[in-house]
Amino acid sequence: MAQRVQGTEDLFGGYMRAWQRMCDVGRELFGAYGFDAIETPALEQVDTFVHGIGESTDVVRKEMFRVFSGALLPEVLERGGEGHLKPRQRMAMRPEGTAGVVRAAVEHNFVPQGGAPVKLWYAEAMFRGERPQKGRLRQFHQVGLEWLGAEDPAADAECVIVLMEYFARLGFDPAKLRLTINSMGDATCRPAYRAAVRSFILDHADEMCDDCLERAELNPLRAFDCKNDRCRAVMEDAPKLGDALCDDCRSHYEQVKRYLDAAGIAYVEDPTLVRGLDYYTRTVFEVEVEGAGVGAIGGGGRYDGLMELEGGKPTPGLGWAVGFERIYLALQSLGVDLTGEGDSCVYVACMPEQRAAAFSATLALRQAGVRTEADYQGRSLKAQFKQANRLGARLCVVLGSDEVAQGVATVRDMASHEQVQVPLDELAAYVSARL
RNA sequence: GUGGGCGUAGCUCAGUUGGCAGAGCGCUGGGUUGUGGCCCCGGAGGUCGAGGGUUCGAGUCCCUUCGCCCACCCCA
Repeated sequence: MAQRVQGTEDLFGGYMRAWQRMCDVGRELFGAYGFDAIETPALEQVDTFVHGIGESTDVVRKEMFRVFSGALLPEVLERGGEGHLKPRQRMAMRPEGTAGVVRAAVEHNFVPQGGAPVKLWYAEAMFRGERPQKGRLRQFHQVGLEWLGAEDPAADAECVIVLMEYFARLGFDPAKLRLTINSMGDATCRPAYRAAVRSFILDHADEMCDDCLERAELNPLRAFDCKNDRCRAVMEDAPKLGDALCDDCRSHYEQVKRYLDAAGIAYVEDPTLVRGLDYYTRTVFEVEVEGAGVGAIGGGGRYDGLMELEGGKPTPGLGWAVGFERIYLALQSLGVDLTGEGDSCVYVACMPEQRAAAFSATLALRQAGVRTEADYQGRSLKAQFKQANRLGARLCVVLGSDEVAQGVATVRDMASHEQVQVPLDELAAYVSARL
C-alpha cells in the first residue's frame, strides 16, 4: 500500500478545521494591526536560506531538504554534490518563513529607501529533515508575520502584543503561557560579546561537553541553551549579554520593556535566550505553554541585518512564527477544542419511489445555500434517520408518497421531534429561515 | 546521527508453555407495514506490516526488512 512520506501528515476532518481556524483568526487579528497576507514559494534558492538563516545553524547545515530536477539529479550524484551547479539550480524547500518573505521584499523593493514600513503575514508549510517526534514534523505549518522598515521599539512591543493576543484568541489562558524575552545586541556590540563567550568556553574546555566546544567555534551563544547540567553550571558565570550591550541596544531594550509594561504584558527576562537562527539582533522572544510538553509554540525577534544579507538596502525588520501542530497539541492538553463543529446540515430522507422528488428538493436546498445531505445507498428510512443523526443534521426533510401526492414535505426538527408540513415550493425558504 | 518502544478488524487494543484469530467501540440488518439517539437480537469485516527460516503446526521462536511512536540534538 502506498504511504505518506516520513514525518508528514494529512490534514483532514477536525485537524483541517483547526488549521483553517488558525488562519481565519490570524487573518482577522493581523488585519487589524495592518498586516497583509503574502505567500512565497515553498522552493527557494539555497543561498536565500544560507545567507539569511546562517551557515552555522543546524537548520542550514543538517535540516534543509535540497531539491533538484530529475534531469539534474544524476549529474549531482555523479559529481558527488551540488557545488558545481549554478546558484539558481541549487534549491531547497523552505525550513522557515522569514528568509523567503525578506527575499521577496528585496526583490520587489517593498520598502524603498525612506519608505513606509511594510507588514506581511503568512500561513504556510515548512520543511525540515529532522527525526519526527511529538510536535515535530518534517512538513509542518507555521503562521507568522514580518514587519519590515520599522526601527521603533514600539514595533517590537506591538509584535509581542499581537502574538499574545493571537494566542488568547486561539483559546489559550494567558496565565498558562510563559513569555521570555532578551536582547541579543547588534553589529556594534555582539561580535565582541561573541568573542568573549568563545574564549570563556575555551577557558573552561575541560568542564564542557563536546557539543559546547563545537558551539564555541560555530555559535558560542548557543552554549547557553545546552541541556547538560555541568555546562549550565559553567555558563552561569559566563559573561552576560545584558552587560555587554552597547548604549543603543540597551536603550532600545529598555524601551521595549517599557512598552510591554504599559500594555500589561507579563514577561520573564531570560539573558540566556538565544534564537537558533543567525539573523536575529536585539529583541528576541519565545512563548512556551506550561505542562504541554511540546516545546516552544512560538518565537521571533528583530533582524535588522537580514535585508542586507539578502542583498537589499539596510532595513530594520522583525517578526515571529508560531507552529500549528504544536499549538494544536498544546490546546488539546489544556482541554481547548480548536476543531470546531462541522457545519450544521439538513438531511433529505425519502422512500425509494420518491427518489426523484428528493433529488429535486436536495438540489433546491443546496442552491439556496443550505448544506444538504441525502441517501445514495438506497437504505431504509430508519437507516436514513440514523445517518441524519450521525451527521448532526438539525432538520430532516421527509419525502414519502403522502407528501409528494400533496406537494409538500415533512420537516422534522431532530432535537424537538416536531414535524411540520411545508409546500415543496416553499421548502428552501422555510429551511433557510429555520437554520 | 544516537537510544528506547510498538506494528493483530475501520478505531483502541487482548491473544497463556507454539495448537481452529478475539473483545470493546464503530459499521450493517432486524426488533418498529414511513422516523434517529437508549435497549435487545443477528451479520459483515483480518495477506496478524512485509520477506525468509525453525517446526507436524508460528500472531507467538529466530533472521532480514519496511513503517510508526517517544527521547536526545535543534527548533515552531
